[in-house]
Order: sequence, then C-alpha cells, then structure tokens
Amino acid sequence: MFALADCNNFFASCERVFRPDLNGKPVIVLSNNDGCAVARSNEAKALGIKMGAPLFQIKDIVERHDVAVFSSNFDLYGDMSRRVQAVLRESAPSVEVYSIDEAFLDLRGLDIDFDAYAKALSRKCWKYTSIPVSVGVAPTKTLAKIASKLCKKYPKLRGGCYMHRSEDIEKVLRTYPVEDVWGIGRRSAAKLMDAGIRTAWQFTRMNPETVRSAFALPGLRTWKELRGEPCIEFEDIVDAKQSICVSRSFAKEITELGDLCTQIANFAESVVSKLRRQRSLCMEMAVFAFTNRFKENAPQTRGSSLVTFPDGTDDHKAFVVAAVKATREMFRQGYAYKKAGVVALRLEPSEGRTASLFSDTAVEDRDARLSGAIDSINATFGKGTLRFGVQGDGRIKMAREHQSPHYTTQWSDIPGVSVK
DNA sequence: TCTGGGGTCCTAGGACCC
DNA sequence: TCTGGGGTCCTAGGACCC
Repeated sequence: MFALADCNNFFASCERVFRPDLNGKPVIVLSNNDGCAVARSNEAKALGIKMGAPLFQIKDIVERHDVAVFSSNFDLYGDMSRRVQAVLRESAPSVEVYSIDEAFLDLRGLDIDFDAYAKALSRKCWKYTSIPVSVGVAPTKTLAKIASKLCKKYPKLRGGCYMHRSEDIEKVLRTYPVEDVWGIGRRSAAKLMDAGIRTAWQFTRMNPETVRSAFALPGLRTWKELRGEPCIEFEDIVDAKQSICVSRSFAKEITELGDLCTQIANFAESVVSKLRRQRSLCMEMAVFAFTNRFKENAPQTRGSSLVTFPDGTDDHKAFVVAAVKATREMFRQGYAYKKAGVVALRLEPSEGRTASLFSDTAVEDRDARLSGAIDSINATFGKGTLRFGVQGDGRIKMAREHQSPHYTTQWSDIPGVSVK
C-alpha cells in the first residue's frame, strides 16, 4: 500500500494557523505581484473563486464577501511544510516529498489497520502543526491520490481513507471525473470527452492498445494504476535537479537596460546559490526576457541569450557577470519588458570535476574561496547580505500588499503570548 | 490599471553514422 | 520504371505536475 498525505488548501491553511479568527471564513492567497489566486479556503472555493483567477477579475466577490486576501509568503509555507514532513517521517518507514504540500508514504510490507493509520496520521499532523492533512491509502499512487481527495469531500472520513477492495474502488471510480485523475491533463481530458469517456471507470474499461496509441506510455501507466497495478516508482531519494530556473514578472514594466541588468543579476545570484546548495556545476546558462503578452497593442518581443561554460561553473561572480553580459546582448531599446529569468542547464555533479588544462589554479582557488565566503556570510546573516554592486539592493522587487508576518522564520515576527 | 513560478518526462523528427 | 537498412544521438515541443 501507498499513502498520499495532502495538505488541504495549503497556503490558505498556513495563513490561518496564526490567524484563527479566519477559521470558517473565505481566505485566498495570491501569486507573486499579487496577480492571481493560487490558494483558496473551502469558503473561498464555495464563492466560485477559481484557481488562478486574476485578482482584478474577482475584486467584486472579494469585497462583497469580505474575503481575507494574502500575498504569498513562501518563507512561512516552506517552514510549515517542513513541520508537516517531520511528522510524516516519524510515522512512516519511508517518505517521498512530492511537492510543498504533498508526500507519498511507502507502506509496503506493513500489516496494520490502514484506515485507522490514515485517520491517526491526519489527527497527528493537525495536533502538531495545525494544518489539516488528508491521508489516502491505496494499492497504487494514483489511487492513493483519489483516496485523499475523498477525505476532502467527505468530512465524516476524518482525514483518512483506505481504499482497496475492488468493489469499493469501482464504486468510487464510477463517479470520479476522468479529468480529475492524476496524470490526465487538459489535453487528454478533452480527447477523452470527445470519445465519450467521462469517468475514471470508463477510462479503465478502454482497450489498452487504444489508450497507448492515443495517450502514449504515460497514459497507459495511469490506466494500469487505476486498475490497481503499481507502475509509478516510489522515489524517496531526491535527485539533483537537472535545471534550475529563477524568473519573475515585474510589477512595473522595465524599459531601461540598467534596470533589467539589476533584476537579472539578482535572478542569476539566486540560481547560482541554489546550484551550489545541490553541489552542481552549470555547463550552460540561458537568460530570457519578454514583453507583456496581454497588452495586444504594445510592441512585443522575446529575447534569449545562451552562454556556455565549457568547464562548468558554480562561481557566484562568473555566473552573475555572464548573466549581465548576456542581458546586454539580448536587450532591445524601445520595448517594455514584463518578465525575465535565468536558467541553469546541463548540470553536472561538482564532485570530481576535471580541471581544465589551461586554467590558472591560483585564480581558481581565490574565486572558490570568495564564493564560499559569500555562501557562509549570506547563510548566517541572510540572503543578499554580501552581494555584487550590479544587484542594487539585492532584492527582487515585487508588489506584496497583503503579506503576513514571517511568524516562524524571523525573530521580529514571532507571535507573542501574554499570560495573565 | 491589474493576468505566477518551477519543474519532469516523453516523443517525433532531424542529423548523422556505417 | 527503379532510389537500402539499421542504428544512435540530440533537440524542440508537448503534456503533465504542483
């Protein structure tokens, strides 16, 4: 058996932990620059606020129903996520963290009452973190996902659902919309609709060759998983990322080269820090920027520039300098840039790197020490404490009108309790 | 006025080899 | 008229996930 532990309405739930006055009230959390609703409490969903809805389009609902609105606060969500993970690790032999708000648990070989286990785990998460968590247990990951969704739909399950008997699975799949199945995206769902397939059950009754030819291997895997045959590996060991990207939309469009360089230098610094944390070397870097696609009357452009590092690099300075140079090559005067980013591609482990025949080891040693110093100073005193001049104040500028305090990650924001 | 960010995997097709 | 066969590697783009 596999379990999926899924935090309900995660970002909204995190905000509520420190604002219990918002329990039972509609809450939404916005994307960067306060653009779209990316998390909604059940009450907000009931008001018809859709996932990804731009704030300006739902302004009416928000005002009429006094919806609590929050800017995203990833320091808080990341910290709450770690707390939930800690509870899960205590309670399962092996944990695969799948995303910031979901984790699979490997329960193979256990001979226990899985329904009681699921409910107890949900209760434990709530007790230690105040985050509501839905725990679904089933013979495959795809079915476990469905089981956890059932917990959200039926409060009487008390956060845990064990789904394993074939007659129970059939009963659930018969009413489960095929587009809600993990692995069935928008495109496949539309194709299935055309073929008259509306429920997960109907999908499992399809001919495997038909599934294979229409939806390729990933589709066939989903088909098998729904029929109870595990096909998706349990991956408790996290591999190093194959690419690392930092990109942002700008609250205000950028028309000057210098401003764009400052932003991109900060993206690059953020990328190289992540790169070093996972001990990788970057062989290739891409820098890109484009105008606002929603402004149909404005002149549009999208530029990108590729830089290769033949020997690979994880050097703060080399990376930032190369990104700024690439920006200068790519920039075109007369356009208003709305979004830009830096991507590190073709990553290799930095262990056992081969020195270039022509490199100057004295210079390399010096640069390596500088990069190490930047890491440790910024780790101790905070991101951006030591930075390059081209980064300006070192902060990526974003509109965040409704941000909550960093309750759990900044001394100055820790909530106080008064005892009488 | 205002529209997110960061990933992975798979496949088809082109370029190349003998 | 007729135009081989078998393979690898790489890349771009699609589809999916949260």
